[in-house]
Amino acid sequence: MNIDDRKNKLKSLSSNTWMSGLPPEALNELLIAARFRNYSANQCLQTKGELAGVLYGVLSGEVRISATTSFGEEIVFTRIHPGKWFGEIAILDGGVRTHDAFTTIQSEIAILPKESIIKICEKHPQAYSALVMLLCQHCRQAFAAVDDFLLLSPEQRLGKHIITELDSLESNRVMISQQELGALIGISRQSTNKILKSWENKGWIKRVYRGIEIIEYNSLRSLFLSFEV
Amino acid sequence: MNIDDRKNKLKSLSSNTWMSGLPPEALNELLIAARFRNYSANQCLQTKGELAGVLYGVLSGEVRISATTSFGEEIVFTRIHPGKWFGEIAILDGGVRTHDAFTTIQSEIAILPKESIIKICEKHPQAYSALVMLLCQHCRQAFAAVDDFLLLSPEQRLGKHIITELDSLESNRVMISQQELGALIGISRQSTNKILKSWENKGWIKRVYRGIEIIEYNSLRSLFLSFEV
DNA sequence: CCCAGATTGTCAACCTCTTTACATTTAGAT
DNA sequence: ATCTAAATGTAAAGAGGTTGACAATCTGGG
Repeated sequence: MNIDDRKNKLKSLSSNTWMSGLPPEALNELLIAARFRNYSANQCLQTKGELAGVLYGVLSGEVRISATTSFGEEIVFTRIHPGKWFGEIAILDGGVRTHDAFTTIQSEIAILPKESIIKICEKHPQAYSALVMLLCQHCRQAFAAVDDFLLLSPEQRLGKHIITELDSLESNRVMISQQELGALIGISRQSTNKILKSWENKGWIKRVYRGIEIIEYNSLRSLFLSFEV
Repeated sequence: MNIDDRKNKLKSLSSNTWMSGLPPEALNELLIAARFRNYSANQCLQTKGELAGVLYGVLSGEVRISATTSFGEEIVFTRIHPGKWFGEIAILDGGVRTHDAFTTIQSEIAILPKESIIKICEKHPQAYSALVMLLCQHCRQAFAAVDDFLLLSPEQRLGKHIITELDSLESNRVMISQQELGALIGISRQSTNKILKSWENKGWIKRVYRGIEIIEYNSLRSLFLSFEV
């Protein structure tokens, strides 16, 4: 792969993320250290409990951050969309992975080895700070998720989750099965279906196969906005 | 306040926390920079949304991390016990406070101004890393809390929360009202009462006024252990 | 084009938790 | 010692979500 290819790939990962905080030299070093790999759907990137060797960036496709109970049931913690990085916590504290990670569809993933990150961070303290900023983002997201469970109704959580994914995707549709959508906010597939149907009746959304098209963004938003803590 | 007083105070805050990771010189500088303040019950330390000026350490007493909805309802995110620090996220990313913080009882609090922290971190990179480790701990706790909402029943969440506080307190009793205990895991006071009563009937705990004494630690633990993700 | 598997639509029964209500107990203040 | 506010005990009614079941629909692959 030539240097221009690498530059283009990383450019799509440097908007709105920790990479935008890096000094140019550090970026260049990352450019060289990064590996790129294509995964088909449902490939495992990492497993909960294992020691961390790499940081991941999603170039295209989608990654599901999840965990499996001892009874084989899978819970879905969150989904990572193109342009976003994940896996920094185990890099930063030397601990184990908090969750499993699987591609949900065919995806191209950027992989930064821990050793390269450490080397670059030692040379460029700003790179370390940038990684900490990424951790802070994820921490704030997790804090907000806990607050939402304590405060919002299932319908409000569903609305907020869709709006959040929408903002992150900068699109007007969210592609996800009702099963997985419910799993993300802790309700059943049937309840998810019922809520979506009621929104469609109000003209707020349009249901498509394995997805939702948003028509009335502000109506959805107003579901939870006034409850915001 | 003389230097020995300060040393003693900080010593009680340096077990099991980010401070234990600091180099001795950095500790000395913190020793000088730290302020100590006594709060009576229900005093406000910080408010959600405000810019952060300080890092807090609980010497004695207890701090409630919470948020208030626009309708005046209060949700309780977590409780901070002696020996623990909090407030690092807004220091590290320059953002606003994620929650309100109130003392619940008379408490002595260590206060580290942001400027001192920045100065020390610039001089001692290890100090910065130590602070990041604290953030990592809190991030992992928040991740686990989200997983618990997705995975555990109210009874299991209640058990896990009590066990977690117990481990952090290194005590055999948790002092908290049933109202607040329920608020922490998202169930009503009456449901909390019913679950505690059933545990008392099994001989696992003893209810006291505003608190719980744990008798059968392992029975409580086994409630959720096998469901652990 | 057709089929298999995944996804969605829908309903009724069931269950859990909340809400409302009121009595009782406790700790701390005067 | 007495009073008061907070906390607890308890029960019935109701709301809301889950479960299980089955039919219908959709999509991608052969």
